[in-house]
Amino acid sequence: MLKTHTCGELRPEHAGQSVTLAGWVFRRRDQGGVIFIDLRDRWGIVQVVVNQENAPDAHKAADDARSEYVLMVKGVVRLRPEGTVNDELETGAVEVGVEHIEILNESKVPPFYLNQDVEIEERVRMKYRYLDLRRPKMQRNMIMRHKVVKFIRDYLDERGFLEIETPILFKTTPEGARDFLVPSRLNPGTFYALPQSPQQLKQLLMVGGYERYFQIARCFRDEDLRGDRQPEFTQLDMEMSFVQRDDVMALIEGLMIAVTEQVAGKTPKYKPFPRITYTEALEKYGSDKPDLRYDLAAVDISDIAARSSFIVFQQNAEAGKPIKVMRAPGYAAKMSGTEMRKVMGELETMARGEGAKGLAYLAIGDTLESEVKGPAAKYFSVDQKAELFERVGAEPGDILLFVSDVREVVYNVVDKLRRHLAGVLNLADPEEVAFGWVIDFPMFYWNEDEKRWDPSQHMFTMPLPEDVALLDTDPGKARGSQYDLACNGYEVAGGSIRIHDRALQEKIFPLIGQTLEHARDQFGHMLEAFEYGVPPHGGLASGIDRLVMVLLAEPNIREVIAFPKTQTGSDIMANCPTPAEPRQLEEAHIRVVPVPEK
RNA sequence: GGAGCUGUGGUGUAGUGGUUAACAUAUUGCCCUGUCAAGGCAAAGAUCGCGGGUUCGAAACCCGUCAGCUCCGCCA
Repeated sequence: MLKTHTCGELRPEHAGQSVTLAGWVFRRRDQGGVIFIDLRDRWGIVQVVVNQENAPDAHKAADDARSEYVLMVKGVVRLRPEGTVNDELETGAVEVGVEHIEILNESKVPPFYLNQDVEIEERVRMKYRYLDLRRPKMQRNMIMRHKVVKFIRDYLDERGFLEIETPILFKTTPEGARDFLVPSRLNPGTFYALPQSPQQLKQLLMVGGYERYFQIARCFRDEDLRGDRQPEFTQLDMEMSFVQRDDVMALIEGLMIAVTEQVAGKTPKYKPFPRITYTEALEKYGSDKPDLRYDLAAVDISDIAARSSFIVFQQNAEAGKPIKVMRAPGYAAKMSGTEMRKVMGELETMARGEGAKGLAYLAIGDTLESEVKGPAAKYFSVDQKAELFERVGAEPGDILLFVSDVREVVYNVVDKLRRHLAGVLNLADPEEVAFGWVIDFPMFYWNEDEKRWDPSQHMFTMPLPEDVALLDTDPGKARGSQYDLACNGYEVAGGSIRIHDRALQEKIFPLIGQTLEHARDQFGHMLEAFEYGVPPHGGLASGIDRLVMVLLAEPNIREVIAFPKTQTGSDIMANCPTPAEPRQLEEAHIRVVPVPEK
């Protein structure tokens, strides 16, 4: 080893020891006769001091050194002189008095600051990702990610789970996301698909008798990217036999609490995790993955609004369109009348963007009885206002926002306004972590384009026992055994109890527009396997990238992935994807069709 | 497929029709033996993403295009 100690570990108890360090020049302070270098490695930063009189050769090397030079430093650890202790550094009580410096490698001037917390344009960071990764924040993120994964492995191992690898080259699935395809050279004209998740394989492992399986699995989906979505990502994939819904939920809840507390050093806002139904989530928060760090729930006031003198509300109530109120606590008190009109105009634009026709509001003054302003105020009688305020828990200084339309639009507007208001009212503490289960999802949602039901999770999800009969009579009402885990407005996990009965499975296919023959074609191996003694089983998958992102309060999934893709799915460091060589195409039996001109 | 935002020395920003394109920082040189975002002095560094147009004149206005980001569609 070229180092005896790490830069980050030196403490007063090391004083007097001769050490050899190796790392990068983080900062250099040249005082003439004495040069200070903050030397950085993965474990931290320590100050090394070079004195011209004591170590002339080392001083010459320190004089030549520049930012990001790689140095090997020999010297003696000593307590810093009184008054020069640096409380900002973990190693700030000590320094290394240098006897020898060897420049292991020089560095060009880095294209951006590694030693300052300045926002750098994303494409520059990505082009020089290997430098970006040197920044302390990125190293912290990668270390946290490692610890989370390690903790999960140990936790599940201790509970009897086996980590089993499943193929990356597998079969295309017509369901769900678009597949990445891989041509088979040995079988001209045929293709593997990269797994969207090991869903089928883990179920087959249950058939295989493993009972408790997990995998830190890479998954691939050829869909457009988002701030929380990359085309390749990592899942904790797990499956258990002989379990019911609560067993899986309890295991994962225990795991998530332990990870949050023992790895991330935070405490979940709610223990145990609250459970809300899918319907309740949408009615209150407009989302099936609500941010539970703050309340801001929408309240249905259709009955009151129907009695108001506002024609639109009367008509909507008549047509069965809900009228909901969102209470922005204290928002009116923060603004002048002019500001309010401007801000409400912006909110209305936001609501229109989600399909609403408008956004009525009402601002409450210093008391609930006085100074009620805003366009919606005049439509409600004094008694109706009192009833309204009581219903939504209004307080002086609040603004009440009225949303009314078909349910889907109301949900979208509520979700959008919630997230926005939480931001402007500072309701979402970035350091807080609020998990919550969402359960009782519908089995299917209606696909109007294809005129069929689509599975809301996947086709192997078991209906709730009491809803099995609904498959024949009213499939849209049937609820599945699905459970999703939401955290801070992100979906961080989802799973279900699976169908283990072939007859029930075969009932699902026609509902989702698949003929039995087609199903046999695509899932014959599954159906066949299901004839050989399948244990009741269920499991869950959790997006590791997203989970780590939330635990670190990072706003973007790229911050927790070493080499992520840009929004157009490219890697601007390595410059890919690129066209294939003609020879490669020939071997793969692929012909490229030029993109047609517009 | 669509909408929006952004693109100015290495980096971060200012500059809304006429400027020597400004500032900070980084960089280079010199000075400096207790600094820690060290300091002082000096220097170098930008055809304002690219192409076209409007104009006497464009970093700025218009059109197109490319890239990055955010969002909708898409995706659990």
